Amino acid sequence: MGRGKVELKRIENPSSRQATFSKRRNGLLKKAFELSILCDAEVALLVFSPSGKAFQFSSHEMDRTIARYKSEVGLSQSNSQGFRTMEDWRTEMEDMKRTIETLEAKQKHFAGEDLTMLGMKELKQLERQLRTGVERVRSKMRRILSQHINFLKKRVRDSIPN
Amino acid sequence: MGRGKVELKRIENPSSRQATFSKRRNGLLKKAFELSILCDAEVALLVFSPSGKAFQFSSHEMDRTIARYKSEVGLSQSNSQGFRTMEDWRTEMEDMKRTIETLEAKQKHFAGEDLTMLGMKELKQLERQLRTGVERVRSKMRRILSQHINFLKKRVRDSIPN
DNA sequence: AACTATTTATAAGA
DNA sequence: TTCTTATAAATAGTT
Repeated sequence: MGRGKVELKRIENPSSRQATFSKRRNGLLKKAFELSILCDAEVALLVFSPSGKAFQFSSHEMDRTIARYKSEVGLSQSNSQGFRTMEDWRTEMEDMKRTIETLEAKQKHFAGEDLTMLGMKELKQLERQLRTGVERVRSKMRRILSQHINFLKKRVRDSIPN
Repeated sequence: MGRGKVELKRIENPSSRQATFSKRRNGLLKKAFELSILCDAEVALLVFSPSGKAFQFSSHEMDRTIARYKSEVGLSQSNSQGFRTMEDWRTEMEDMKRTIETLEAKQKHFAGEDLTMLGMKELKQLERQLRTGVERVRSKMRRILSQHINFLKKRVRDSIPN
């Protein structure tokens, strides 16, 4: 519904993700409201933006609808396992942060950015890796192209009666 | 969105109310799903038809989202300052995991691995990026080399008395 | 359940 | 965020 078709996957660009979130969130809330009115249905909708902001709609008392859902599902659900200390979380988070930093640095190196800290040895290694990458990508492209060509040849052959 | 415009009020005819409910319920569930994917949002939707039948969608565990809502509502004052809930930690961790996955995938692509899922368009873009990277790395190497050479030249000049 | 004429939602751009 | 506009989607009325 817009200038272009959009594929169903996380929008990577943060600002267009935010813009889309804002528009679609409004659309969804509106439609939830309309459904409840038009069809006399009980509707509850909770939305949390990636940044943690909360939005909601409920045709009746939210708690009532939630309670209705819970009774519907059954009153199961116990939170047994998995005790982790805050310290465990902190440690894991920091590990991940370091991982991300390392990966981002490598990424930049592959893009030829931030090369200041690299010596000749590392640069040579990097160049080799990049050349290998280029070769593999080209090889993949050639394979795809030849598949297309073979497909076309077959069509041509098939279209010519013996 | 149809042959005619409808005014926003309860549809009196029971069979068209049921038909509309069925169509719009599906549309609403679909849009809730799309919002959660496209914008990486946490969404929970509960719908009860007038006849009492239940429908639901939740991007995460329904109970988790409901708990998040309740904590949001219940602790709105103490939380608005700077308190981080376990939920916030979990969310942040998940974001980081996704980031790492994305970065690792890119890394592989730069190395020419895991190209299976890429189309010709992406491959061409990747090749361009790699070529740019190679060029920049080479340029950096040339710069370092010429510095070395200049340094050596200077030593030679300085070692020759006037 | 299908079929379309229309209405809506919304992607992209400013 | 808001407005605009071209297009993609949803869906009302009908079969």
